[in-house]
Amino acid sequence: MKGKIFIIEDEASIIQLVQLNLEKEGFIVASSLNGNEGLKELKKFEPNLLLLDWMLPDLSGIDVCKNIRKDNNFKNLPIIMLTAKGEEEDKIKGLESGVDDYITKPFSFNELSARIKAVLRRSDPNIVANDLIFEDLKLDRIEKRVFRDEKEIQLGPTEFRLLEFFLTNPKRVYSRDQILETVWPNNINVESRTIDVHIRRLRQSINIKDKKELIRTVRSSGYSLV
Amino acid sequence: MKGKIFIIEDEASIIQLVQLNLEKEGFIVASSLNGNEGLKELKKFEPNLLLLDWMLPDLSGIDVCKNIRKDNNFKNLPIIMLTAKGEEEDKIKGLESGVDDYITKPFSFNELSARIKAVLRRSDPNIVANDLIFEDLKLDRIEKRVFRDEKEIQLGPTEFRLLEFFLTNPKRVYSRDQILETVWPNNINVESRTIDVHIRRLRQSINIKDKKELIRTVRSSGYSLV
DNA sequence: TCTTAATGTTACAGAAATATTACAAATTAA
DNA sequence: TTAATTTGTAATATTTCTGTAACATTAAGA
Repeated sequence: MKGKIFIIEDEASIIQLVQLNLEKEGFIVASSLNGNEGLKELKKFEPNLLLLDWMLPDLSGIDVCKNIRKDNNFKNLPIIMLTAKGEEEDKIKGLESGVDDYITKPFSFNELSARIKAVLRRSDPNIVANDLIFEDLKLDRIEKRVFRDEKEIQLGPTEFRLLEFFLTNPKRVYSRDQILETVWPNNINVESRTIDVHIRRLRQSINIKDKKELIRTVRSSGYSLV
Repeated sequence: MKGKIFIIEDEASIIQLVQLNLEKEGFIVASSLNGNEGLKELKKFEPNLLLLDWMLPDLSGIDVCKNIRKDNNFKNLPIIMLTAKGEEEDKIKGLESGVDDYITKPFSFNELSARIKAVLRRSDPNIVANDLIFEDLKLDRIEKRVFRDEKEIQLGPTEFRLLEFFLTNPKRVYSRDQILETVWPNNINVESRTIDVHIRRLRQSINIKDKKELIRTVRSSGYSLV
């Protein structure tokens, strides 16, 4: 689970609880305590899913929602609304503002987690899939194994994460910065050229004689899986 | 696992979650959203175990429980009570109304599943698989014995639980944290390195000369049985 | 073609993760 | 109680991985 989740919610304790648990499941999480700031940060963060509180100090959840749907880049961002019990549930249910699901507080983390995965399974299947497959390449997240052409390949931890990252979005070109942000543990600073070396190592491991190169270099932009 | 489990619980989302997962494990599941109807259907369904919510719209969990115990056909039906956190835990604990176990929401499905099996193992041993088998390794939960290649192996209690844990999900890689959470008694704090030592002990016991290593180390991720 | 910036390649030292060992404290059996 | 077993940890050894620097190669524009 390498997806990014953004939380807009004014109760810090809820954020903390949810964030901690989501991170334990491998998600990358960022959050904001109010709507306006949240909107700004969210667009920088580019999450795969948004957890949005219904009642916010400045904007209402609906306002945030509308704003997001107006933005072409986030038209399809999956949103799960968090509401207090009884809090105008009907309105939300009926609401056609493009909420993908909603959940009433207090909720168990398991319930939330299940819904997040259900929503992601629809919108972004690779994020929750156990097996990532691309052509003759297969990565098993549960058993932590990688195969090319049925044959198992040994990868170091970083190369594994790197490949996992590419596999969630094959063909897409990622800049070194993007790779760094997602593949490396938070707050770690490494030289951007370091990525080149890991790309090299990954290439060496997954390439088979007589088979085409799987990682494409896009000069001045980054790398991608092809 | 071919037992039948009945659920009485008013939150549909919980039923859904639990039912789905139990069915995945091979149980046959039926459910009801309230007490009176539940009692009727339960008696038709004849489950091997009942999951019973403490707070129901009509009857309380206790009422349901008493009713069941009065019925000769269900005097011994194992019951696991579901309670919300803090919700009169003490009452239930002290309660001699014949509840076999109870679990507080929010719970993880794994926790629930483990308790269900523990209760069934006592009441209805044939329903639960008592022998865990993987290749030439066999673990008998009832007699607490382990065999490799027909030959019995002596394990300390911790190594036994550790192996039992790996056997419930062979091949899957578990992090040290996950192992700790599941294999060690709750709320006990042990150094995460301690696991390495127990892994070593387990390896030493179950490995046979000329046979392949059974425990795989996955650097930066954990261990698994292979 | 030459120049330059970007990427590829290599080797290596230090870091990080895991394995192993020994031992004292805790627990259980006798 | 004593003896035997089991446990957790700390210390040490070993293995594997990582990041960087230095040098090589390539691509693209002047």
